[in-house]
Amino acid sequence: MSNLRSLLKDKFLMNTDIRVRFAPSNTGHLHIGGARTALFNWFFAKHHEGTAILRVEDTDRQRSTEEFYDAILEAFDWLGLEWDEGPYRQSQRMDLYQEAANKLLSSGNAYRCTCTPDEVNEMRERARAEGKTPKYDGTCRDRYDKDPAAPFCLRLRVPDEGETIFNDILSGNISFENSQLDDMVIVRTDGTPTYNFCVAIDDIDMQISHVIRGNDHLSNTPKQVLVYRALNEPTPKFAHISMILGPDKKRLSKRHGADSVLEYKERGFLPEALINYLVRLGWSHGDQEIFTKEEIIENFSLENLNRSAAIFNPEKLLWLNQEYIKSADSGFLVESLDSGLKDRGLSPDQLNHRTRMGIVDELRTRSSTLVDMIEGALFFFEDEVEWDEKAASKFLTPQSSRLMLKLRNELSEIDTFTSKHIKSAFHRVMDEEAVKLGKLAQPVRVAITGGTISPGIFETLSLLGRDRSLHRLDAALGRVNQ
RNA sequence: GGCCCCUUCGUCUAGCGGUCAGGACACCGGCCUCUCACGCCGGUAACAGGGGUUCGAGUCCCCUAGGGGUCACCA
Repeated sequence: MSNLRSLLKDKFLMNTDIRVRFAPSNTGHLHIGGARTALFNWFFAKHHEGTAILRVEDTDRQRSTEEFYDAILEAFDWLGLEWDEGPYRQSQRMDLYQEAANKLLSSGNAYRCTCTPDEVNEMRERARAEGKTPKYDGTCRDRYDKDPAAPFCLRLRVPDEGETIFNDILSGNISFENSQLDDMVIVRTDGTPTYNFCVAIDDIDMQISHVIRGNDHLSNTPKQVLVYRALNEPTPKFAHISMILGPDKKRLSKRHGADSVLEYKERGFLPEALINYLVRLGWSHGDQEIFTKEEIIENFSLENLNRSAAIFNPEKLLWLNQEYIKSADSGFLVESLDSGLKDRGLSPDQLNHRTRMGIVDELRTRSSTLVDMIEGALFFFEDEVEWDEKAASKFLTPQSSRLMLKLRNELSEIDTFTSKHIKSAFHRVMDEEAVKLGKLAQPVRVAITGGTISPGIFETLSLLGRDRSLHRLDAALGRVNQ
């Protein structure tokens, strides 16, 4: 390929390729707000057949940890989001920032500042006291008497007047008075680059076409735009999406119980449900509530994003999760059940795979989460049921024990223990004793499950199997006769 | 406080000048029913307020109020 052609191709790619990045810092887990931002980036890229990039901003040496780095990747792995590029790490790109800083220094867009943090704070205090915007006053801008031996940081020279305007896809033109901005530090005294600087440099270097991020970054944007301008680089398109708020309309935090993505995994949510819920917070496609990943990719667009903040609603997430559980593959549910049982020290193999398929199929309409499902299935796998006292004293009575004994004998006669045959057995007892099903079913339910809640009694008995059913009935009868 | 963003049922939202303001979650009834669910049917509930523009504003403009965000040698 000739130089000219490769140049043209680069030009072409630069203008038409959609390249987005999600840039978390590894100072904490991937929380659901971050996940939603990641999702919007990812779906936008996929919709346009562009490139989704993961870039970890790990320049905070105090708070960044490898544990969080791994946890973030694990969260994406669980969500099933694969990144086309990355993870890049800012900590490994220091040369790039250094080079850019030198460029700005030699072009005069940046300068050395020897003011100490204390002095700068004083300036801010003073300005605040005078009712002005607290900012660095530019003391070192054009100073020639700086002590060459004094430690220094690098600041960006920001115009005193005029305004910095950029276009936001969601909000239109947004302008900031330059007088509101100060000469921000781009390289610290210790030589490390700062956030707003790295972001701009990376976005330039990675040829990011669209910056999609939370609108808590809106006021950072002019600072970054100024870096672009100083470097004579075209700015990407911006889309500042609304944030997720807690029920008290405050910024989502640990207090709201809605934190890390992996925690949702632990609580028994399906990644598809979480994705669906998060994407629908701020984005919609007509009246549709449930979307496959493919449907989101097909229909996603930034134009359909809502500008206002959304309040996180756990109930709706729960509903969606159940919807996904209701239509989940039985094999998958059995796997979840099995691992949940093992975690609780129970052996899934007590009942064969076919039976476990039956169990999850009975439980899927009764479970908002996989944890609910597992807990609802425990009685099938425990050796002895522990009767709930309240339920037992109400239903395991001498009156009901007579019925249960009859039923026990009927059940022991059945050769294939299917729900159909079990049902017949129940009816024989009901007819003989002239009682309604409820009179018999509820005591039996307590006897074999320990409580008053379970799938249909015929199905439950059938799934439990004859031997174990009879054993539990006997145990319950024993209790009554004590 | 300065600056910036936002404002349709309790919540998520549809609406892109003319709609009985639609859907979903939640809630409340009813049906189904062996418990719990599921399912089905029905119901309550919103354009923050005030000015304009227009024959006509949830939709366009302005003001007010409220909410949020942000003001570091953190990210």
